[in-house]
Amino acid sequence: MPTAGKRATIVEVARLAGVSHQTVSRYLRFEGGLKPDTMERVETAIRQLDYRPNLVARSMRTRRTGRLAIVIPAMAFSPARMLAGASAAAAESGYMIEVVSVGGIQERTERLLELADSGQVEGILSLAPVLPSSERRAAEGVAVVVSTDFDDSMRSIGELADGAPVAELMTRLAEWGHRRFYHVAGAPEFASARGRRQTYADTIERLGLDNVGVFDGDWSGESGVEAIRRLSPDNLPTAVIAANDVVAAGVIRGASERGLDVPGDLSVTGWDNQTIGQFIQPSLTTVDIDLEGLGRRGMCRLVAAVRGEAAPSWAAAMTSVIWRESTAAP
Amino acid sequence: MPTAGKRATIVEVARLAGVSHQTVSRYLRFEGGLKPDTMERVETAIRQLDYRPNLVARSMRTRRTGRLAIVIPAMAFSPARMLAGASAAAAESGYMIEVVSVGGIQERTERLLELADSGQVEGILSLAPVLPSSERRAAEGVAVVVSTDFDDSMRSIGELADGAPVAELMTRLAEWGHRRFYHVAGAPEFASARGRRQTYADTIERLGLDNVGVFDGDWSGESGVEAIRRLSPDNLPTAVIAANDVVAAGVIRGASERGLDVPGDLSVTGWDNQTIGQFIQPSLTTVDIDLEGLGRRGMCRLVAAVRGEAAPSWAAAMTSVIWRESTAAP
DNA sequence: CTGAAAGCGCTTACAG
DNA sequence: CTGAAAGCGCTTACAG
Repeated sequence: MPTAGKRATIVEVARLAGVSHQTVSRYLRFEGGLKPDTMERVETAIRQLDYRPNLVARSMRTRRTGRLAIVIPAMAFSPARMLAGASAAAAESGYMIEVVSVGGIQERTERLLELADSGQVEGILSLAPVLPSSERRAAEGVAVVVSTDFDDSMRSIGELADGAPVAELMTRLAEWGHRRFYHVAGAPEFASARGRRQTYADTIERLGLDNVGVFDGDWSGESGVEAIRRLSPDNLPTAVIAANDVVAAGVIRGASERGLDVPGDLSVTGWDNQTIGQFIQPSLTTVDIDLEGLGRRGMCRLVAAVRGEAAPSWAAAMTSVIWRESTAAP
Repeated sequence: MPTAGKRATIVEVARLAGVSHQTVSRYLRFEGGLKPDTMERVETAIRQLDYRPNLVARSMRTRRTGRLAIVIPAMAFSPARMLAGASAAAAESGYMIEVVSVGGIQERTERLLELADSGQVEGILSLAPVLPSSERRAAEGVAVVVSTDFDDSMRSIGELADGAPVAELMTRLAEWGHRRFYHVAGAPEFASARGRRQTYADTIERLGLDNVGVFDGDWSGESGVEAIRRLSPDNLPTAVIAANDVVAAGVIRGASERGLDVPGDLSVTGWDNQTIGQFIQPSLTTVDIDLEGLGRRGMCRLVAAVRGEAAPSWAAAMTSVIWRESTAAP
């Protein structure tokens, strides 16, 4: 009953119009070259029966589905903005997208192969890594593009894990006269956390700055608060590089517990550019990530692959620093 | 080439195993009752050819696809959390979901009907309204559930637009001794903004409080700042009900511009329970919305409809007030 | 326990 | 300009 459906088929349309189902098919595919009279009879029949083609049957014959899949891991990291970008790019190229969320690289790889062979999609964009065994398949039928921006748990890797903006933040702060830095790191399982931490260390070295320490945080606001509590009173930094905006908010809270003013006594930087960060006090200096652009970029690569075109390339950076009130000269 | 694919079919598996394709089909559907020897031959052949069933062909025959669609409007409101809930509920019931994002009620309705008739899905959950004309179809083949929680642009309506938590906030504040209230409303196109505004007015009336005014905001942090700037110095409120967390952050910023302490001089409440709100200073009293639960609820209704079961019902409220530092006795 | 036949709703050559 | 035939890869009765 739920799957019954007495939809009219091409044959019934043909019968009503007094033509062969052939002709109806031709009409549907807009092949042209139909006698105006035939055309009209078919049109009328279609309207009368409220006919709509069965896309499954069509797909079976044409081996084309007009759909692309995006495989993402179980939503650790909210992929909404990336999906928005990918979805827009797909639509512009005439494709619908389908989102499949699977946790675990093993399961994800299996699901991807299954999907690839199912004949249900023409291409697959995976925002998380899959096992190398799946690559072997890529050439066979459907195009598969695997993003190098996220690891198995949707943690940033590759360009996104690049800590470069940390160097940009620290360089500017050093130019303003900051010498004593402190870093509240994100959870170490994350390549992005490691990247920022590494860049922090490198930049300390390169610019000859003082490293007050690195706090082993976990992306939480609590870790930001705690990081400041742990600081010895006779060894305070003047600038804190926090792993993200929430941590930065925690750092500012911790600073105020200790009577430290931000940015008077302490400059604090975040990461993610959350909307609210612009209004909290002090407003947060942060790093913006172009997630929509990321989704769009992956999708454009996929569409190119499906069509057998050359992979497009991008010049634009995906991150940019936004300076606000939480940073100032010491 | 991209859509070629030389995947083995059931027939080739049968040939290699020395059985009829029938038997292979039976094996695949786990019908049982196969001779161990036959079973093993089929198994080997499948492994050898790396056979995987063509789901399009299967769907065509069975008229079942094992997929459910979620139709959402172009992403005004990030539906990630709802999708996570819906996706989890679907997976628990053995369905895959597919997300289709379409803006505009007219286009969305058309796409929904198309999808319904395409034979590509067994059910459709629309998180945004569709034209009544589509209801006529619901009974025919695929189940269609239309959420009553959002309007055409993914704005909250129904239970979600209910301003009840505003009454809860105001009642408690009044118990604490607050008398002079101010409301920074969200954009009036939103039923939720209107609901909160209405409840604000009703509660002022019911509890006999003083209404300092209602500022026509637009959900932005800027509108929160501006709302406080506009206040006459000899008519200041002691409590501000802001339309959401970002607005509340703006209100607090505006208050501090005028030398008002929160919560010392002014209590401020938000809405949405953004993570960062717990760490900013003062931490934000807010209203939490169970978006995952909302997605789950819709999906459970859909699955029940697909299976011809009775629609489940829920008792739990979707919103709850969280008290934090931004509110205190006057 | 297994096979031969028919058909799901379309499109793709091939005739005429 | 239009139709008769075949087939996409599977499953569903029906035999045996």
